[in-house]
Amino acid sequence: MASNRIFKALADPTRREILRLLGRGEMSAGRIAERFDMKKPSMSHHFAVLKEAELIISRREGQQIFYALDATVVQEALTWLWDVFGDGKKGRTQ
Amino acid sequence: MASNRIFKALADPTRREILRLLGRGEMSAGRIAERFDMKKPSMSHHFAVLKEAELIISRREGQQIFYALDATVVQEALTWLWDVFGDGKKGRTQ
DNA sequence: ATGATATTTAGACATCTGTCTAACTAAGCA
DNA sequence: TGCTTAGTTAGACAGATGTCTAAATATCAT
Repeated sequence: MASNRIFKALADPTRREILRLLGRGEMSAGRIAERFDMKKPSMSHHFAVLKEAELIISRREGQQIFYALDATVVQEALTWLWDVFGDGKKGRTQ
Repeated sequence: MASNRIFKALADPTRREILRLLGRGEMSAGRIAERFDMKKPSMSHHFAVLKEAELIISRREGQQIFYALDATVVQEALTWLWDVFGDGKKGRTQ
């Protein structure tokens, strides 16, 4: 049951927001962390969970580590989920 | 942030399986419970979580309580999620 | 009313999860 | 080498979650 990790990963609002940000392109751990009112280690934990679920990938460039969505399908998934279950919104496209 | 309950609800494999079963039509609490290796009160707890998330509705008929998906959108959601993240499967339709 | 069946509610308990601080690794630069 | 910046790892801890047993509620049949 490989998908359980994915659903568990999606269960946290911080992680969903991270994925949403990454939907606009890769971003360094630091840049992502800036957006949240949370210490770096906590953010690191969330990155690890998302990586474990294979929702994101990472690459190091010098001192920075860049994160990006693992596949296009995730982008679609999130867009869709956002539309249907979307935090705040209530629109049902299609 | 109303959608958080939905994602939390979807985070448990037992609850996802319940939703999948209900995708085939309404079913009594007992009939559903039969399918799981779990005590009735535990199942009841899962029903409550799904109901709280507005993913299912219930109606009493005599001694039995029938559960059903709350809306078609859930059926679509689950079918889609099953296809993409599906337990076991790896297919990507569309 | 009594008993049987279907299901939930209450409460206990172990495990999982998200956050923190402190310490560590890795890279760049004086 | 030593200092700084970027990020992770380790470990602690409070609160959430999933399961159980025991007891309660609701309905039906005798």
